[in-house]
Amino acid sequence: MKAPCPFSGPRPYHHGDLRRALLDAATRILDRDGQGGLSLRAVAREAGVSPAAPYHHFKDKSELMLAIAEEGFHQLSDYIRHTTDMAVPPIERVAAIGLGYVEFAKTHPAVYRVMYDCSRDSDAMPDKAHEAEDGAYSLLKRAMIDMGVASPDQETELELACIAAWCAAHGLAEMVGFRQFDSLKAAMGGEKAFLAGVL
Amino acid sequence: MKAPCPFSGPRPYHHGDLRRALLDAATRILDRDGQGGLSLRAVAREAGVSPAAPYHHFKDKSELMLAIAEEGFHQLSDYIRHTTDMAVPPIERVAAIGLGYVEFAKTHPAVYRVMYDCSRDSDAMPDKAHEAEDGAYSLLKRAMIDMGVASPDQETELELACIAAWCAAHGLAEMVGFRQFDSLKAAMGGEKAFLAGVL
DNA sequence: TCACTTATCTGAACGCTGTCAAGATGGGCT
DNA sequence: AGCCCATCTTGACAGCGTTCAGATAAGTGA
Repeated sequence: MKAPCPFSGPRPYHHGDLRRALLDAATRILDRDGQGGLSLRAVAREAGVSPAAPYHHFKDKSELMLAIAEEGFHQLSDYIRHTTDMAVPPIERVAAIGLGYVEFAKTHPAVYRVMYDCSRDSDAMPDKAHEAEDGAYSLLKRAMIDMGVASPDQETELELACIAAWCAAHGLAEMVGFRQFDSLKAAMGGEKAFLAGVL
Repeated sequence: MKAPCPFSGPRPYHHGDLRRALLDAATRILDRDGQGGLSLRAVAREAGVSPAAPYHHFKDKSELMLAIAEEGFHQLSDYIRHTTDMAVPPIERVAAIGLGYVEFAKTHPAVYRVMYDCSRDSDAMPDKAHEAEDGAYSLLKRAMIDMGVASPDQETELELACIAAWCAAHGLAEMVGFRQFDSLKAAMGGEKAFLAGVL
């Protein structure tokens, strides 16, 4: 038998918690090699198990993706919370949310991409993933209410404002890495100024 | 020998214009089966040639994608031009551009996705594809100038306004199909009102 | 007209992928 | 102890991108 994991004695279980290990391996691969490097076999390889092992924890490759997306949305919420905690005035808070959003997408572009590949057909998304998505969204909604764009009973207008902001943030998040903007960023003296200008 | 194409006698050339046929087959597959159904082999199958035939017209699968993206950007320009021709006042024209943009993305979602998968690393994009992309962008820029958001010599401010608009349009274009918005659309009495509200 | 060159297309092969069925392994319960 | 069942491995299948040797036919110069 091959040595199990370099740290510690024999694995406590068959593997311990392979599901967790697979998710970690997947995000590691996404951050390192991008979306193109993410295959079920590669994930299994990275976790040190056989290519068929993941099928005892995920029905599909798509179910792995869904799980990654769910964790991604939770992490996105953390990013947003982290950048908004200290900015108390609601007007600045909305901008800070956008900044946190973009910051996350820039730090984990491949994970972000997986998240939205999953959101695209929300029918396939399990409730847990939807909740994770809603968690991040509700942060924006709360800030919007505090900002006074619409009172909570003007449901439609409020929702519209949130969606407009969310779409803008998503578009910027996807495009912030484009080389097409490099010269403009340089002219403005850095990406930070660029982002502030767009938002 | 198998019958070549149902219409007309024997193929004039080895195939006639396989490059054209492959691009048509690819967009047909994208519109029919989505991005997941697009494989080089499927394209070759759809065009009625062997799996290796495309390699005499495209170095790579990615080069096929690039060619599709290039045509997509041209088609996007047409969509924008088509929806803006009659709306003369600049303020309405900018909104009309956004509407045409979203309209295109909604009609050909998979093609749109390929376009932005290519834009993502613009280093790999050949000049022709960049020109096609710029063509659509310049339509927006012109409308922005006419609208008076910035004079042509305020290069930085103008560019920022254009990019902000482009990002918002991109975000909306990607998310307009989300089921998450279905209830809101229904509450507003249709997608048209929804789009007008967001823009 | 005929040979020669060149572009185009086919067939078979490589390693990779997602997925599945059958068998091995070993922890937890009676 | 003995059994059960979740877990993991092995081996297989079709489909993918890609390459390469060979077939085919259009264009070219004599």
